[in-house]
Amino acid sequence: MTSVSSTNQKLELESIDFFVRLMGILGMPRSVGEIYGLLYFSEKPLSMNNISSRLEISIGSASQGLKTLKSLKAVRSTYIAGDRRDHYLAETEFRRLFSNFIKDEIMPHLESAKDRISRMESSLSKDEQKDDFFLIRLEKLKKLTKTGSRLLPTLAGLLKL
Amino acid sequence: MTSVSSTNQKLELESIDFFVRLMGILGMPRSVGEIYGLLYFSEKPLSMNNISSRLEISIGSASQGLKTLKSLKAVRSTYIAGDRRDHYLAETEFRRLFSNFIKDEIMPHLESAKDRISRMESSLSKDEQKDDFFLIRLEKLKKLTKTGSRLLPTLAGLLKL
DNA sequence: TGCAAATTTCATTTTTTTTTGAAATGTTTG
DNA sequence: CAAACATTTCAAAAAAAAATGAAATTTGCA
Repeated sequence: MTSVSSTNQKLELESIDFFVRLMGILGMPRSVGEIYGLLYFSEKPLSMNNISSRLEISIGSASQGLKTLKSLKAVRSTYIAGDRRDHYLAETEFRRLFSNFIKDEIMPHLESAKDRISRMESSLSKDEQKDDFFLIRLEKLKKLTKTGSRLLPTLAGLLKL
Repeated sequence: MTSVSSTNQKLELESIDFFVRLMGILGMPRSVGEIYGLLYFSEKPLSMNNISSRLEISIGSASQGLKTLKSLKAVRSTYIAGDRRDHYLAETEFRRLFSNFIKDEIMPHLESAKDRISRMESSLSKDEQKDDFFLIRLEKLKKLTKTGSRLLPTLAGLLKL
């Protein structure tokens, strides 16, 4: 606790814990949460090596985790004069972060759901086409996907974070 | 395809596929999606044995999966005269379903996040308490959890499904 | 009440996911 | 250009999650 650049160990651990859980809810592996949690309270950009040694994870994990975070735009790399390594910073606009998550991880599922519902409709027998039970349930599925594809992309925009 | 109660195999498979993926997004195991997908297009309530044999999953899996679905109120059991077994029906109001999911699976995390943020605040050194970098980032986390706990429970209510 | 059927529980096995580590590839600069 | 460092990739190992199956418990009916 002497040098100017000493890190606040406790804060860092709580942050890592926080984001490991948050990313967990979003289905992301532990390492991704760890990396983001570390960067979130880091004033200076950190190199991949730095990240992997501070978190005691392999360099492969760090590379893979950073790749995921980059693809979500949750992290960006920064040039540091006189150092050829990439250095990473946390992107802290959660709004954009969630918006990218929804676009990358949820919307593709909703798209394919539409096709699946079409297949369901064309698989109905003559009898079933007259049976309210099936019609109502299919209608509900359609509404679900339609509401989903309308609401989710809007959602992130509503967030004032 | 002769008997009145013959099931539409294709519809059933698409439904199971649909809900396995949807539940997957919500972090639920395959078996939970399978069970719900099977029940969703079943006109008659199904017994646990029926479910487990139709899906070719173990009776233990069926029991565990139904327990999960019951706790989310995604499924309810029904009395069938002259049969002592429980019979299950899909609950198809997705609004309530999501609302229960949010309450059971998300809100507890948000609650504990608040405590974690308090701990972060109390771990700040004198210097850090004057450093905007830390203050701003903590503020963002607070906003995130506050917005989350305000928005998420409202969200399900907004859904007109 | 006692017994048989139904369901739950949970230790073990299987499957899936994540991490590791080392080889391959890419990049910078002396 | 080459050699030193940095990063990515990916097969194999480790860890985590889910499914099984059998024993324990519960339930309801004879």
